[in-house]
Amino acid sequence: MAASSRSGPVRSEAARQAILQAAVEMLAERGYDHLAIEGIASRAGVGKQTIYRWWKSKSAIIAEALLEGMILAERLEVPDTGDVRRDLTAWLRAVGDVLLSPQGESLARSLIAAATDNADVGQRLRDVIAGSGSGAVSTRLTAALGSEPHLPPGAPVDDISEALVGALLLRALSRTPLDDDAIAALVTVAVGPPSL
Amino acid sequence: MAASSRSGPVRSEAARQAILQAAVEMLAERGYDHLAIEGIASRAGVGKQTIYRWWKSKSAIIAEALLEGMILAERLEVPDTGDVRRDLTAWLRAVGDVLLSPQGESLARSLIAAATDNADVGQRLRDVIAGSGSGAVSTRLTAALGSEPHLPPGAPVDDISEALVGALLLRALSRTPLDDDAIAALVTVAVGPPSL
Amino acid sequence: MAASSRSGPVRSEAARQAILQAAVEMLAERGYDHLAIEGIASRAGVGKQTIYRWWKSKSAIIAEALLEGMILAERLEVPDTGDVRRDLTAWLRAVGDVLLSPQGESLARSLIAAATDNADVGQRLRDVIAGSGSGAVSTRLTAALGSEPHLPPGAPVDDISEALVGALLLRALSRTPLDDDAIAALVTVAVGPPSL
Amino acid sequence: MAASSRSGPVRSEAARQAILQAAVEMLAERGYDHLAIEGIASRAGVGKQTIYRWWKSKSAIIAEALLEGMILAERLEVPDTGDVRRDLTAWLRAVGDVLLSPQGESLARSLIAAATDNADVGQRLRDVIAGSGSGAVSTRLTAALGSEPHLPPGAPVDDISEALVGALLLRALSRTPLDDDAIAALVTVAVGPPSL
DNA sequence: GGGTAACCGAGACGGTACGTCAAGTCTTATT
DNA sequence: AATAAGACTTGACGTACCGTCTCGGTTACCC
Repeated sequence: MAASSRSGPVRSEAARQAILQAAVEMLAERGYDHLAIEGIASRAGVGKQTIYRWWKSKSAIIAEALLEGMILAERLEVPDTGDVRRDLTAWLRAVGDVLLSPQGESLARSLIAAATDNADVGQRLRDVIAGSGSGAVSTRLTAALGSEPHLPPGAPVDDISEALVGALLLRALSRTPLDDDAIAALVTVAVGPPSL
Repeated sequence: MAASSRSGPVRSEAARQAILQAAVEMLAERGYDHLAIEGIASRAGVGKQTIYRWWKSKSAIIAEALLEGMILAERLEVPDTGDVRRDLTAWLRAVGDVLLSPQGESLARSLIAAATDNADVGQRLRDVIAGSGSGAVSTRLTAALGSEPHLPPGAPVDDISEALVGALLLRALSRTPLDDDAIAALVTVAVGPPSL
Repeated sequence: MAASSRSGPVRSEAARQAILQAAVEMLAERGYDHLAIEGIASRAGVGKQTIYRWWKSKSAIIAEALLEGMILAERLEVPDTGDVRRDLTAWLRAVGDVLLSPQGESLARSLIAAATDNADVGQRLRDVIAGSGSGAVSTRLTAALGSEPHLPPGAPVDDISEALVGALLLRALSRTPLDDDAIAALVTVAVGPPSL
Repeated sequence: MAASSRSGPVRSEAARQAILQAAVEMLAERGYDHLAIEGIASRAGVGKQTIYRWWKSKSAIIAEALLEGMILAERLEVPDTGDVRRDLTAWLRAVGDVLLSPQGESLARSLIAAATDNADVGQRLRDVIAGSGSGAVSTRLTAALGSEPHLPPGAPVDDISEALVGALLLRALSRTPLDDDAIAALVTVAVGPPSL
């Protein structure tokens, strides 16, 4: 049975982990450009060839790290207190604060830069934040369908999430801080104006 | 008066134009990374020092070209037929089509990458598209205030525009094409559900 | 008795032959540098370790191939018509022609390069050509002792051969072709000026 | 007049010297293979590109150093006491001693290796030693024409020199030391047997 | 109208990183 | 135990650009 196949040593999991780890650390420290394959290799204690054997580019490494949850793991979950409006506000506040910090801003732009030359990174970035996992905006909005006049059953929650996240992205790119007015406005865009 | 002083020749406008021109062309041809100062200099028939004398980085060149209207000049104007819903739909369709073409997609990502390491580019990108000039989304929405139930006077048109443009950016990054359903959904996000 | 012992398969003669064969072919095709152990292994259908187990370096492989007569096998035999002068002339002519051809020249330099980092190759090169086998210069000169005034019994035939071969070597290194004058001169060096 | 030509900075003589110097030192220390362009660059305090800009290969650097007299400068001059036989013997003795020392042997083989992949090195090696400058074998033999029965006017001194030097090369390649018998034999090859 | 200062093109320089090749060692499964 | 396969670290290759720095030549203003 088992078609079997080849002999020889098997891919080293230790090397793989060390590479992802080193990449994530250096991404945070120095930003996406200035992130060098040689640097990752040397920090991970690994030969360059081992990186090139398994990944096509540095953006592919970032994509995999993202997939493994080594970046943006959990900080960005949307809370669920039953009150969508308040939850969205709190989440936007949290995200806005992260974007205000130098590291947060830098990380955000690094991820965007990575997405720029790797479709997977863009895809995953969108999935992780706007997507459908627990804690994602889309999920939270789905739960709130029907509870607000502007959010009737059938409302396009995915697209609303996308618009919300897109707005944050644009803020990050233009270095415009997210103040309370902007947050209120975005909540309005998502779920309609506050009742009275 | 003329506090000035200084002798010597004045900045060569011809060189400046040649540099911007070369940068714009090569940006379109080869993408933001792979855009090299040396390449721009040689294509423009200019010494490297002439570039470094006047710009701090290649992203600054792109920023200036953007400001001069040498990129994204006019294609992206929002029409005004009196019917916001129809106008937005048409505009999103047009933008979506641009993003579908290889050059359009590449240019979009190149600009995002440029924005990634230059605040001005991000700022101008936001202004040009979402901003307040004639043909910008925000302007069109302002004109429509009051004409739709979801767009009462005082609605946060700037933030709505931002969300719309952000959604497009996110699509560009994740290489998700903009189909008719998505367009309809985005219009709903912006100006509310179609009346019956 | 049969001290022996040891289980497991024994050195594979097939592998050994395949390796030597592959090495000789690739030496001729691509030259000594550009001759890679990995290339030999893959052409021979053999694991790298099998090569490293039995040889210390690629020059050792060449040395062994040389010993096996897989290189320079026979082309370079000195004829024996009874007339040393004529025989030497013919042989030098033949060698000179080989050195003129691209493959011949390349092979010669490859062997010199191999000799450069392996004493055995140097030794064998000297033995094979200048040495004492049948067809070697030294042997031919020994047979001619006494037949020429400059070649009395007791003449240092080994050293004369060495000088002759060395001259060829120097020609190969300096890419100086061996013309008829040079051949005549070398014959004079070896066996004295033509009578008359 | 003077057609002139281009502007711009001029080749740095300091860099050129540093590179040749570093190359010569490392050649002596580590041998021709193991001589790395990167090593030369770093020892010379120079960018790699500066080397590649002016030389095609490491053997070309060695060729130039040889031409500049930075290698084999003077040690190998043939003395001239009036007695060819004695002079050649002394010179062969000196060369033989150099070849016996580890550095000398290694240097000799390094030069041969360099000649192996660069025609100029081979050419210059031949010229410097066998050639026609003062102190060269050929020159010495020319001076001795007529003074020995085996060295009549018109004897092919260039070819004799070549044979002598070639014999030394062959000794170097095969790691055969040059003993007194061999020296005597070579002198015999060159100028005939000792008179009684 | 001679000085002098800033411009311009060209491009050499010391560097960093790229992506590739091969070396020699080690590991696995197979024979 | 020897093999074919091939992953591993290391180190060098030759190339592309970086940003800085000369060069020689050319304006334009200022005495």
